[in-house]
Amino acid sequence: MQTSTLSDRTADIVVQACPVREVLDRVAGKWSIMVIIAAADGPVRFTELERSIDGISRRMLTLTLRNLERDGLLHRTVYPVVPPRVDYELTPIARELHESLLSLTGWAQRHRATISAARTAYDSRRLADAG
Amino acid sequence: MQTSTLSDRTADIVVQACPVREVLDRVAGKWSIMVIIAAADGPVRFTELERSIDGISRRMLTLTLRNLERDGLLHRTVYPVVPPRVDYELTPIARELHESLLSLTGWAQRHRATISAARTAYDSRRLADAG
DNA sequence: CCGCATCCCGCCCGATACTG
DNA sequence: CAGTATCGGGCGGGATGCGG
Repeated sequence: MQTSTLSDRTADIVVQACPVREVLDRVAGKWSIMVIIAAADGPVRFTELERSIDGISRRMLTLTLRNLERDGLLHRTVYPVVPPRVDYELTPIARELHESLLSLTGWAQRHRATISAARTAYDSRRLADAG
Repeated sequence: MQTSTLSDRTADIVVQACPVREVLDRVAGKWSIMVIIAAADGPVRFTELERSIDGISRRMLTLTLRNLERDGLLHRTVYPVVPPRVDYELTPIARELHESLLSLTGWAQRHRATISAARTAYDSRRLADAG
């Protein structure tokens, strides 16, 4: 087990840093946002998350879930049955976050093409300057 | 100069990945969001950014500015004077992003204490289980 | 089905020194 | 003032294997 959790350096060391980053770092991991989105529609099981989030490893899913649970964004329910059944549900505070994320994803989808084009244009410019 | 820019692995390699992450990764760097917020009130000079963003190094400020410019989020203006004067301004698309970020920062500030408490509670629980 | 432990690589980013 | 070049550490995260 890694001794440090995802991105807690800033929050733990620089106490008087911008509170925005302090909290955003908790969600800045590669998979956190995807998990929150995937769990937004209701309780989901571990395997469901694993299948719905493309490319995530079992290890990273576990770590991400633990961190989100630790921050009070996910509620974990274990059913004492065989085979084991565990499901995860967004807490009210996480549902609020999901609303904010919708604003971001909307922006992302609206400007996806524009940004991509800007990158291409910038790169060919740089290439022209060099050549 | 590093050959690769901030967080372009996902976008460049896994093309058919979630468009949300593809774009969010462009803003997921440690300093990108801070720069966007710091530049939101109007054109700012390099040194102004350097002073207003606590803890940022000259190198990282430069890299972050270049990447944001590359993605069409910042407009860079160079004035041919001595001493050199350069300022940076959010593009319309970045101003939209800033609006979305306000939603996020609002959430962060509202739930800062709650999240911190949740962490502490979770950690002392884990500690009790171990001891 | 759900999860933890270990190994290891690659990139982010900080420190430092140098330029027009 | 506004950058650029180089070096190196540290951590995120992927691959793999084991346990309840």
